[in-house]
Amino acid sequence: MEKASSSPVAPRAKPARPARRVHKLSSDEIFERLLRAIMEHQIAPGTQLVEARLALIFKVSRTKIREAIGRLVHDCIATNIPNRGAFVSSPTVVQAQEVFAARRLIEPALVRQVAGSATAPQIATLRAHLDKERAAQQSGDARQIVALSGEFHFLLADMAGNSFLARTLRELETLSALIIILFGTANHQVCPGDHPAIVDAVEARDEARAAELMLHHLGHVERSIQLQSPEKTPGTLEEIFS
Amino acid sequence: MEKASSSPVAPRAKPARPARRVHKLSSDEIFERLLRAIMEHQIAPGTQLVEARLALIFKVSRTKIREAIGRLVHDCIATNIPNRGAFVSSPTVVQAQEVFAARRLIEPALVRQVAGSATAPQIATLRAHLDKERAAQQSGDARQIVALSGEFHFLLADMAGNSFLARTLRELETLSALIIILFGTANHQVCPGDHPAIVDAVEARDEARAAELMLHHLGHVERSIQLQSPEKTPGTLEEIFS
DNA sequence: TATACACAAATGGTATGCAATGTGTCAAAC
DNA sequence: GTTTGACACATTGCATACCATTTGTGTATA
Repeated sequence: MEKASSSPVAPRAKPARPARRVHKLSSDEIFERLLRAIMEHQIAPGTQLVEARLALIFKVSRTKIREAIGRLVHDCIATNIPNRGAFVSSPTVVQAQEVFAARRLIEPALVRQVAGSATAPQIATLRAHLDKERAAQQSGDARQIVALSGEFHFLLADMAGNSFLARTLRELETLSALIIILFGTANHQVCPGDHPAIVDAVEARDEARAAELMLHHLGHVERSIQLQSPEKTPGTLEEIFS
Repeated sequence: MEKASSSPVAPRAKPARPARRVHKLSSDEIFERLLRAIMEHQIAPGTQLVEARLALIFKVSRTKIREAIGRLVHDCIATNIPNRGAFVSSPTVVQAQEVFAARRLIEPALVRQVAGSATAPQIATLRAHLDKERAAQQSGDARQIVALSGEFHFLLADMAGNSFLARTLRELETLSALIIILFGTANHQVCPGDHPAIVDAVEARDEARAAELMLHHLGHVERSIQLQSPEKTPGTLEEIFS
């Protein structure tokens, strides 16, 4: 697969050992990487996902990049403008409300399920995660805080044993990350005690309480961003003139 | 089939004269067609989706077909076996249970929402749909019955005003179609009165009752197929011999 | 007759090339 | 100075060509 023959080949630099385990990322992995970058607030809404550039970055051909981007578009995480390119979505206020409505519906049910079925190792996993969250909050690494905060919800979804809901939730989670960037308030210090309380309820097998806490938690998060929504919306031009 | 091109602007920008014959189906449309075919039980689980063949059928290149298939795979409606091809999924019993668990969670909430917000035209739409269902049941067209039955649920999801949940539901709906083929019982005569009762509750603005009825309805459907699940499962060969 | 090997056909996987389209810039005219 | 038009550039859309892998078949040999 020697093809990039344009660079002057250093005789002994690399080719000595093919141990270079490049493994040629699959489009699936690229999709995951992009998703993760969005979750971690490394990619802002509106960013154009230029195929050629990404192809270069990941050292694959455009084909695979297109596949990955296609999936993002399919999940509404990116938006395609014909002949222009794909851009990371900038959810509207209405969409943001829909996302949170969906989360309020799904997540309490999931956490209730987990509270009823969690095994000791699973609870240990959750506790370990809380430790990481606490450490990140103390170190003040905003990016890390955001990423871990999202991961907590995804962790719970994974434990509920419904792969379809877990997948949907991850999509909603990613969109939430974009919404938070757009509308608001670094959630750095938004209800820092909520996650531990939820884990406590799970460990106590208190299904009702776990669900209740999750619902409240989502309410907190949503309210903390809702405030700024009406003004900050530029409003699509189509809506303004009609 | 002329799907609204998602752009709210330029309402009359229609191609005045489609001099071209067929408008070259987009990968999106092909995806929809495949989905619809599965919904209508025209494609059985396990069917291989041969790219070249579909490319010929739809008169496009393999590229677009691959895109459409990729989306099906992403939604778990098809399964990819590397270097072998994509096959329409054959959900396992566990997956079937997950699908119905998800539906039991989402659909009652959606119909509750609809009951609270439905407009007169929307109710008229639902009534018209019920008429179609009744007609199909009297004519005994099994395929039509199945398709309309699924469409009813999707119609409701659409009216609930949450596009994300609606999309998830459509995915679940499609999987349900596969599950019904696999595990059983043509639902021809499964609770023929459930849908009208739900619409009645919606029209009466009785949110609680609408949700309750939907939950029961899903219970009916699931129970009618769950019975036969253990025997009828072809079961992956790996599970049988182990 | 049965088994193993090899070859051929079918199919998916990947890359690349070209056409279509949209955007930005720069120059010229008013 | 502002506006308009044209051209060049950037980027996607699509198709096709080529490569890799798997499967089925036929033949030769024990």
